[in-house]
Amino acid sequence: MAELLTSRLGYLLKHAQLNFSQSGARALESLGINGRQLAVLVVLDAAEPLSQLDAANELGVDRTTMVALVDELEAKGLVERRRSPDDRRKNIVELTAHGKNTLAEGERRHQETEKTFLADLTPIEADLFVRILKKLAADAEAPVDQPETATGKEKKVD
Amino acid sequence: MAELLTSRLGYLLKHAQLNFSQSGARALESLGINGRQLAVLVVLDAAEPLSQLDAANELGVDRTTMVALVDELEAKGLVERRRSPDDRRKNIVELTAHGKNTLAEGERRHQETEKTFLADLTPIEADLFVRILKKLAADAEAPVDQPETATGKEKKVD
DNA sequence: GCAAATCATCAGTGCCACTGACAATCAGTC
DNA sequence: GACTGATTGTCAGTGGCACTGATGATTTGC
Repeated sequence: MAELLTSRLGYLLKHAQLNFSQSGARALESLGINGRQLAVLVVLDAAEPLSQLDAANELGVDRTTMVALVDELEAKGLVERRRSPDDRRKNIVELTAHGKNTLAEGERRHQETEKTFLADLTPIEADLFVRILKKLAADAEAPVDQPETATGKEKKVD
Repeated sequence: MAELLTSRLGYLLKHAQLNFSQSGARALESLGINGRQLAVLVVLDAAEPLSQLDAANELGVDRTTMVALVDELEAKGLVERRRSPDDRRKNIVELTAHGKNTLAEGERRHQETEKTFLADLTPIEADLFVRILKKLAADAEAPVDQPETATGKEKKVD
């Protein structure tokens, strides 16, 4: 692969993300979970017990996706579903002891991976990078104004 | 969605990428192409005509994926396949006139999108951000050493 | 001239995310 | 208390995307 695209933001973001998630996957491999599953454990390890929908919202996934995610974790014995006594439509999902241990070790490895990933940067650079990334990840809904339609600069091709 | 995951590198990269690609998609929508297709046009618009495999390598996608990509662009009349006279196993893929026009306008919008996306940053920040991103996107193959296995720190859970 | 490599293609698979439908349950209203 | 509408979890189906593996055509090396 050559240099043509390597200054495109989309390309860079995609491949940075790819690299990082692969590093994460490798680090978690021997724990028997992947990054998504670890993320689910993270959100479930809250003060208040969460329903599947709560967890899905926290994680930013669809509630139908959360079904499979919890299925997987339950099959591994990391979490348990139980009916909420307050609202019997809800599944309260809680970590098992095994789940808590896996979470702790997973988090340790996750932090190790982040550290390794940013190891080439100075602390100042790393900090700035994360700050910028937060900003860029945040304005999800903020509609980017489209100057071509807004200013009439849009060109018809052919 | 709350704050639990929003300092995780993986989460931030994923959502920054998502935001950007959505902005790009919106900007290109009325052109009838998406970001991937624009990227293909970019790599195909080279001095030397490229085969499908060349383009796939350039773009970092599988050769089987490139088949469909070229199919789409050919259906839109943006590129043309023709057999290479030098090596008749190869499909030379070239931009049509329509393809060139679409590429030019797409590139204009792409740059606009990048500018908008980085608009909140100072020029120095934007520059640093891109530089860092290039570094992180680059070391694709560089195997992350796994301290837990390398140093014997690995813990068994349960 | 023959075996091995290369290229484009296609079918199949897997992952991920979504939509739409359904049953169970809850909340509000009359 | 019964009815209506909303909420939650589940499942089936769909679509995008990327890959593997197989096939056929062609080229290359010996």
